[in-house]
Amino acid sequence: MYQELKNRLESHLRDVLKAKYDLTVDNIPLETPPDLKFGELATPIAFELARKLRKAPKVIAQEIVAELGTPRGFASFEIAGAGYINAYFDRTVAVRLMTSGEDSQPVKTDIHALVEHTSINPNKAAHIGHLRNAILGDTFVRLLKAAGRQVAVQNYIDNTGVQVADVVVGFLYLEKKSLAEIRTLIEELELHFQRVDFYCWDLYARTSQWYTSGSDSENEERKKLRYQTLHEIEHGKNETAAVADLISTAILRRHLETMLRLGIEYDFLPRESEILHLNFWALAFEQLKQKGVLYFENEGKNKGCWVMSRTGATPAAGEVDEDAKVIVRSNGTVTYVGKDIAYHLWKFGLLGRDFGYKKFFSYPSHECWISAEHGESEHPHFGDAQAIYNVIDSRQADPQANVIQALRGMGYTKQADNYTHFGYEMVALTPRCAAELGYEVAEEDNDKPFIEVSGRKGFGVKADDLIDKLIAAERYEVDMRQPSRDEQERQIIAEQIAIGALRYFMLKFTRNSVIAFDFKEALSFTGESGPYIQNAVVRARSIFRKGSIAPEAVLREFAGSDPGAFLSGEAGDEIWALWLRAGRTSAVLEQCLSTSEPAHLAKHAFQLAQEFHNFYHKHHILTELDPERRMFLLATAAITMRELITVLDMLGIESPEAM
RNA sequence: GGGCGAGUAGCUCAAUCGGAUAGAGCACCGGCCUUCUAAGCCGGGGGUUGUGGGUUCGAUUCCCGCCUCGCCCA
Repeated sequence: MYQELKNRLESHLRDVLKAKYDLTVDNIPLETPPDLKFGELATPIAFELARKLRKAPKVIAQEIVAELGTPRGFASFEIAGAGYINAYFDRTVAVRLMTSGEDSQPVKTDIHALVEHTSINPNKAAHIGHLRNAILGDTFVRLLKAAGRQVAVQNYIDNTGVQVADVVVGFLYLEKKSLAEIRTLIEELELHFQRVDFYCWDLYARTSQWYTSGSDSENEERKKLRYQTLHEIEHGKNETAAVADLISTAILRRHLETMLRLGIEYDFLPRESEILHLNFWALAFEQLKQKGVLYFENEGKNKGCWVMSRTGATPAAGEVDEDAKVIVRSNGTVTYVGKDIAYHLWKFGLLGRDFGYKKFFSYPSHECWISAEHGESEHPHFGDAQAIYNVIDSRQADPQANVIQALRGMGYTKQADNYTHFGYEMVALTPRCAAELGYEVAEEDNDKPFIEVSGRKGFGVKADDLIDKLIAAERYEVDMRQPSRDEQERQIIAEQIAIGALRYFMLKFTRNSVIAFDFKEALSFTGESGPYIQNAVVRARSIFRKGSIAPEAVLREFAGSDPGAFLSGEAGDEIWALWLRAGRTSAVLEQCLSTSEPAHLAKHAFQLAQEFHNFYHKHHILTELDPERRMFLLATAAITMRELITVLDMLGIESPEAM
């Protein structure tokens, strides 16, 4: 509703400015006034035009208002302060827009977006940092879908990297296990409901330590073993690679299970092994050379390397760009950025080669596919995206920028423009939290606000541990509050609320804020939290349940009445503010998409819940004697509930029946 | 050394493209359950937006210097 009236006013203002002053203003500022007494929308446009028209802002505002008339949906316009133009909605029309539902349908577009998120190295358990990534990514997918986009969800798997190599070294040389023994171990762990990724969490930390814990000569040997292992894995078709594949695949499955607990699903899992073995790089290399993005450096410190200028300009002959980015090292190996360029050419359908595809994991509603050298003959096709979003932490900003620059350099301007590095800051632990977990906190770290999580050191909160803990804590609450419900029901409710708490916790911070993780805050079910919002829905549900009336029926009946009288005056203003908030959802969604920031919607959900709690407390609906007023209050609850459920759904949070 | 990000209430965070009186939660203090779920509501104290300048009708927001912290690169 809000977005629609805003659009309407914007185009109307544009027409008026054109007719009155012959001015074409492409960006007309429209904002929400700080108080309802200033209306529902306001524009400071008169201030901006003052200099250009050489008139006082107030005079301009008066002239504009005189021309505005009353377009549909608006009651009046007023001038306030030194020249603000305040717009007042026709509240009855606005309410009609909402109850008829005509403004809540997204327009289906053909834009094919690709979101890549999670991308955990398959060598250890997922931790809270990975949770932030996956929750941000999954939520953004839901937002895109809510806005009518076609979205494919990818989870890139680096199954041939040094991190996987380290666990393989651990199995082969620390634990001295054979391929068959490792296979047996994994089967046994599964049989006893033990988590293989947890097992590897410890082994990985142990191995990392092992590299530096021997004598100098021992350490050198161990490092050699490490790189030998890495090369064997990269090369493939040998026992070491088979071990790596076995372990990484088992851990990958665990990651998918963990994420599924949070309602997070994927469509495709492209793996580094296929990017290597299908030789994506060779095709990319040819293109890069041909288009002059890469050049061979004959001088300076990068002598013998294929490099790419960071500025996008190739240096003049004889000049050496020392700051250039190395893409192919002088020994012929390709850097990470190089491989990433190839992969991104594929994403946009510009590589000229495709993965093979195999089924890997089944969800109730669809299959998740994985890359393969020789896939199944029948398969869906991924890639060919028009817009991509890479959910990757901010530390990777540089390499991401390099890939974008390479695309731009190759002339793929449109693709570069639609390449979004969806960056976010890390999740760290407060020193107190680290101490609670039993880690020794170094003296110098104790005064810091947070300490970075490190998989290498085995320092962090594992995702499944946190989820287990949240569910257990919530289960205790539900057992207390809902003793009459059966065991299974209580468990479902506890899970819905625990997941709601976790997802909201990860979404309420803006992306560039470091989350200093604390159990006390994450386990909080009050205040600005998921459960607070869920509770608003539950309270609304109970009204309809006790009143034995369906919200849809209320809205149907309400459509025939005139709510005008209930929306005016001081008391009316308060309830109108709730309607107005409920009507803002699509506007907030739009804002989230244009800024790639889901936190706005999380905030919106909280504010809407807050106003509803207030409303709920103030108006006792079922005992209202005036039937028309009762109907109006019920409709208010119905609309708020509908919007809350919709918004929570976009955030991936379920709305329980009771709690 | 270069680049990016951040610094807002005791703590954790918001603040739309530069807009009207800088807002929430937590913590603390005091009230409200016989009435639709108290995981809630109401009230209270809390601020020189790191710092010094600049730009202008207007700056938490933009520009420059400085301080502090984090990350990335060499």
